[in-house]
Amino acid sequence: MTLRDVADTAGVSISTASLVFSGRGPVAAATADKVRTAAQSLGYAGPDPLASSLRQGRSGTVAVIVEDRLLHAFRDPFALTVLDGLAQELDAMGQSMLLIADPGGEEQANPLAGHALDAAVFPLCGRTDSPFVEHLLARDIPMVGAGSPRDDRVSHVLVDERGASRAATEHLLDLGHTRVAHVLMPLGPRHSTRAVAPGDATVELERAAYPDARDRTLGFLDAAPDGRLVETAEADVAEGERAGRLLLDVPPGQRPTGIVAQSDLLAAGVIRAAEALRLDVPDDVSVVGFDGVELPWLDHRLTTIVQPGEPKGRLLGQLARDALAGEPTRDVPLEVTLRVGSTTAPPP
Amino acid sequence: MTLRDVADTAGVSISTASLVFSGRGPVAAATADKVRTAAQSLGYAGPDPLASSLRQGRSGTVAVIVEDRLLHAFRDPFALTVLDGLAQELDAMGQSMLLIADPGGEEQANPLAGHALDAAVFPLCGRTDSPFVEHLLARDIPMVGAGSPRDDRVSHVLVDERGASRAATEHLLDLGHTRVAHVLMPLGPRHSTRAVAPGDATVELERAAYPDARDRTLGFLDAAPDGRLVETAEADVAEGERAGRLLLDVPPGQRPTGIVAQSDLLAAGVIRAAEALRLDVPDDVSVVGFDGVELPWLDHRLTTIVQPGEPKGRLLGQLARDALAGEPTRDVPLEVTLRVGSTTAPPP
DNA sequence: GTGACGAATCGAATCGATTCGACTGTAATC
DNA sequence: GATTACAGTCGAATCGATTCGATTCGTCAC
Repeated sequence: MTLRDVADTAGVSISTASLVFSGRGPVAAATADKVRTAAQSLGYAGPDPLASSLRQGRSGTVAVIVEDRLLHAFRDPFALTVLDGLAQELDAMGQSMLLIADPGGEEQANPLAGHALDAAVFPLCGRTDSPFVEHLLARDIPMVGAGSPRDDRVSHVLVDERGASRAATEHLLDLGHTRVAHVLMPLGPRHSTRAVAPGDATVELERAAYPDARDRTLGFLDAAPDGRLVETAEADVAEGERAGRLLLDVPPGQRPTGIVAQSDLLAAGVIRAAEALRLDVPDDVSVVGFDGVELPWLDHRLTTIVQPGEPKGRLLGQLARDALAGEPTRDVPLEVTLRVGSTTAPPP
Repeated sequence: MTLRDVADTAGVSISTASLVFSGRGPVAAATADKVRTAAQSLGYAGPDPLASSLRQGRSGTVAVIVEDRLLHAFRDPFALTVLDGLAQELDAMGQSMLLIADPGGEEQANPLAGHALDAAVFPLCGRTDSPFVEHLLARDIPMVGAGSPRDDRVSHVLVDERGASRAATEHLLDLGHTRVAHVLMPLGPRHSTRAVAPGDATVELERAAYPDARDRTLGFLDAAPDGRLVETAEADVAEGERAGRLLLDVPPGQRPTGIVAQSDLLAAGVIRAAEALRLDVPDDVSVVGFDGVELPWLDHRLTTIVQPGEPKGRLLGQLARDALAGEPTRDVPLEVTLRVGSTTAPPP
């Protein structure tokens, strides 16, 4: 079933039939009808997308690259919100998302190599370097990211992670807290949830693979150079709770009175840990999150850095659009704001 | 930058160069090296996927079709688990996922038309009919689903929704409950969370667009024909809580002592509603869920129907593989089991 | 009556690979 | 020494469209 068959049946040339389907050239109404009728009777479902794409040089596909397995990448509601905004924008430009999960292993075949792509988006802040970047550059496919991978030829939507994290921390200090701690998202793959010794912080941060976790930590340390750090194995509730226990299940005198978490999910875990230890939030411990996601199951209005996820996704989509239009690489900022909720209060 | 350029630079024919990249034919080691060196020096990133796909008739792409926006579709951890299993299986067969969200509106262009696809998967149970089915059939693209869309030419992974729901309900009856209620996932689009009048149930179920919600309701009614029904607007915690209030915020004599929810997220919402009303779970109210997902923030071990999500996704992938291999359409069952946790007990 | 113009249509080139069959030269077999 | 076998290479056909430039034909203006 090809355009040729349709054209033959309709008694017109292939070129004319093509014009009917693409709606581009001038075609007499009667001719167009003949072609459509022929297509109908043959059960022709329209021009082959492959052939069409090959000729036109556009595939209508944008790769959306996430690290790790989808299961982990999308467990965070914030990631989903970004993805949703991106989907809306791509949809509006007639592009679809090819979901590529990069499990990190180097040995296997490049899953991008076999796919025709118009652009590639790294919607979540993953590793600073990606094995895909070089390949995409060689194929001259424009790239868009949210802070990583770091490269001049990648457009970015940038959040002042460091400043926001500093602001979150200063909020606690302004309330009078003096013993504050920080719960980190993973700085790189293959860690377990554990306290970071004060002396090791500098080295660990230099080695960090995930720039957002690093920058938020730097922001915390800007405001609270002596604050304690706990790095988690994964930015989810369970690990947040584990980190919370590590910090809070100690004699009251050593216990931090304020905790800044690098994500709302982690903050929720910290709150759970506190409550399991019969500590009141915010009277005994103040907790700050990051992202500003909706957690309907959380019995608190979290004090957090609100990062608008859907707009972020949309900005990523718009950068992709611009890149497709041939515009040069550029970065756009995304504003985030501190929202004071009911999980922070002056120290006991 | 085409294969021709590489071949010219290497001083071989295009066909030989092609053999080097595909690794198919016999090529002398020296020749292969020449070609690879030429490719390297020219910055050639490998054969154009479009041209390659056109010739081979395979695109390496499987459409993954979800209804509604991604944001909603993937909010449920169960959906993510299925997607994860599917991704693993597709990955192993060298296929990537093209994510297509079908917002339901009929007016806009078919987002599938422009894409080369080897197969299409409907991993979540959506509407019984999909506007995409006809198109995919015309293009002769094999389809795989998880209960919908209903069509002989779609392979399915099938769960005995009705039997499982009946079993969940019977568990409550066996414990001695006599006043039981059911919290439904949406039966179709565009509803709001509301009680379904007993007389309307039959009609509503006949009109149901989502077969899994319908079948689970039928299973509940099999065991408890007089049970009360509340249909939610969306299967999430917030709507589950709303439904819970509708059922529980009444005089004690009318209050159900056991509630079967059609998903764990809804069950969690019901539990929240109960606890907000100062009712104890399970001493005052027993709650049963469906899916068996991990909810680390829930302070209960939910009694639920455990539906293995990752295997389900893998089965979907395997059906897709079989369909790609030319095997005929077929259905495979997925076993689910009742897991008794700490949210059910005899009635007060 | 002639020239210009625009609408409608078509033929042929093109997109960039894969692959079949043909051809060459060398090694193994009888 | 003739025959077979096979590794290695290449030319040409093919996948199924889009699109450029040419052609035809009818209409309108002068």
